[in-house]
Amino acid sequence: MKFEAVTIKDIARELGLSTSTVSRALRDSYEISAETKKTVLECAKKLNYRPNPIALSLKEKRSRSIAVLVCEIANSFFSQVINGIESIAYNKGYNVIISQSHESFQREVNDLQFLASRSIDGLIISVSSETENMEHLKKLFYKGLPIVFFDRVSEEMDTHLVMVDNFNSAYKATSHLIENGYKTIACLTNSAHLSITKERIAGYKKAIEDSGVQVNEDLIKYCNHGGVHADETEKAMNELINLEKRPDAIIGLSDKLTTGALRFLQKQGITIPKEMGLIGFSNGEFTEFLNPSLSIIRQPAFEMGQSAIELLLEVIESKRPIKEFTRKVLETELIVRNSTLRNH
Amino acid sequence: MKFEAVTIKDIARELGLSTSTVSRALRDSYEISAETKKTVLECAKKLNYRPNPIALSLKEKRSRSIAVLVCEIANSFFSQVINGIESIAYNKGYNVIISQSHESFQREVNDLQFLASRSIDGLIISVSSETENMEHLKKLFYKGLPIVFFDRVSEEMDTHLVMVDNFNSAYKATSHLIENGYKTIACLTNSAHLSITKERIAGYKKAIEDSGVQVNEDLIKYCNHGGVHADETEKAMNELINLEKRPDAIIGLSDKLTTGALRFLQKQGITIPKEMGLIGFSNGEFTEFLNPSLSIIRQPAFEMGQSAIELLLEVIESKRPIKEFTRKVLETELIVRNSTLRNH
DNA sequence: TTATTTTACGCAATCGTTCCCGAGAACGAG
DNA sequence: CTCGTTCTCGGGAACGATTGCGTAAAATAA
Repeated sequence: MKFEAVTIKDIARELGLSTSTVSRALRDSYEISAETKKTVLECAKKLNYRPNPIALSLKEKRSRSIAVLVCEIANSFFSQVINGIESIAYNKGYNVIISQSHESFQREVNDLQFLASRSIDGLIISVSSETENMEHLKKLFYKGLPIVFFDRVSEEMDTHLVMVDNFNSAYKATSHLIENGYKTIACLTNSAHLSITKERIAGYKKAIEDSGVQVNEDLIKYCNHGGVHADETEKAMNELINLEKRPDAIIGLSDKLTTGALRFLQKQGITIPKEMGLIGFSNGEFTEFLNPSLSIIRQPAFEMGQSAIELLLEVIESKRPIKEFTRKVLETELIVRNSTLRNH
Repeated sequence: MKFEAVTIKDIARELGLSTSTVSRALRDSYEISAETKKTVLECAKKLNYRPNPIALSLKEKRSRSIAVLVCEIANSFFSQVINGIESIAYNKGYNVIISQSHESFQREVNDLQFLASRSIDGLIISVSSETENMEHLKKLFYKGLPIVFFDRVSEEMDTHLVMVDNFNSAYKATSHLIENGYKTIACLTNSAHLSITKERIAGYKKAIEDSGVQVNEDLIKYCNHGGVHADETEKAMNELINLEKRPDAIIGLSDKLTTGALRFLQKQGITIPKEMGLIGFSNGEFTEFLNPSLSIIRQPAFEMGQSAIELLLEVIESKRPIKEFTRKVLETELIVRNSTLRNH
């Protein structure tokens, strides 16, 4: 059952040296003779010696592992982000530890406490849709845990942020609907307090206003659990289609909501894009092949993951405390397809 | 930068006790007076003491973290499996460390060496499509690392396996095509040496034979990288449609291949299900809404992950070496939709 | 009162590694 | 021949926690 690992002591015993000498020889210290180094290195190779990372962690007070906390792994956007994170972490010799909040604040707090007690060197997080209070994160942050936020960020701490231009993305998508003749544009969104919600809603509203129409708050439906439960989206959609003035287009402000809306419309037999236009944020792989093909706002998820881990490692590996924090804003891509082209 | 953690020494100093007393008090040892226990517990709470898991790992020679090695995270099947793994690992106090092979044997070997040197307690793996030789895994296994295989398994080691009934799944899917009038059924599959390939191909062939037709090997296209590169699938598909006797149905024996085939057919303007029927293994979220809706074989990915971690933890936490290994075979679900219904 | 047991705690080793010191040997300079 | 360097290497503490063993004081028994 035990992984009988070769230690530095084994080498020392084998060669009749002290552990300090072996340790130094392996680290190529100047105070060890070339000859001794050679024999130690050979012996280490022979015995297939691997330094024990746990012992190192104990000494160096770093574990070379970073935690990623997202609401859900099985979501294209997040798994693509994790992919980006892992791609760089791996090359730098870091482990990536994954945790999911399932959009629950309590779970997020628990996860975090657990992760923190596991001595991680840093954290990359997109908060849950229930998370309004940031005390749990602040506590860790001010204790010295490097944190990088992405997607759903908090500006309450002075740290790196990675996100997309949410305002502009929503603005573009809404404008696109308007340009294509849609008049009453409803909006399915996440909890009101999330950064992405605020920014995206602002973009949506601005586009409506810029078209000379007044914003109707009834057309904005907040799904406080981001659509993890299908009934949440269904309820919101039901309210929308039963409005005295039924909207003729929907914009989904996050992945799950967009596809939730699609699912609902299909079930109800409401034709897209004729009776209802549909566009939304999505990083799903097959939006192109959906029926109808879905117009989307695609986020550069992989790049977001890469940026996040790069910024995090910069903090972790910097000798002196970092004072300048970057707020990285990436561009999204508006991909127009059939679900918003009523006149074709 | 440092996470100034409270140690047992701080408590000892604060209370004028020895570290052993504090340690024992925290572990509720019988040889500590109730009074001392109380003060220690209070002090620990006051200082917000958390045991250092690294120090514990060093003593106990276990890290309470398990590694998961898959070819790709950003793949619905695998992210669902990881979801299942994480759901149970979390409750048992284990960390999940993720790594990706990207279908590369070399990368798999590297990942594994890296993970092993990070003192993991166990490994859950689905090998890369390039992996034929299992020596790298055997080496770790015989050194005492508990391993559970899932999906793409190897029977060369005496350990737990988690998979689906691949033979039967392919048989059912192929039979379904036959029943729906398809005569020339081609097959897009992964590397020939993978367990899933062998079993699924066997099921496919058996179904063909049972229908009284002779198997034509030209109709079986092996994609040695599982379709991670789009051109691989395209090449295979091109060969298939240029066959003197063009097939009238395709069965994709893995997620990426199924959707790759769909993508190809759409691009070529070959209508589904009329000119070409299409069915395949897929755990994608939106196969239902594809155009046309896709008939699929769905694997119980979440449950597979749960089974895998349960079996792994059983091995890890067992006192005595386990001799009996289970070979868990789960059932798949055949979901018939429009892509295989020519006559509707 | 004395002997014996129980209670309640401290000392020190241990896990694998690093690193500060100290120290012997060799060597050249004077 | 002696002194100061330089080159090599070993001893031992430290990281944070657990644990076997030893022991003083208190409690009990004789």
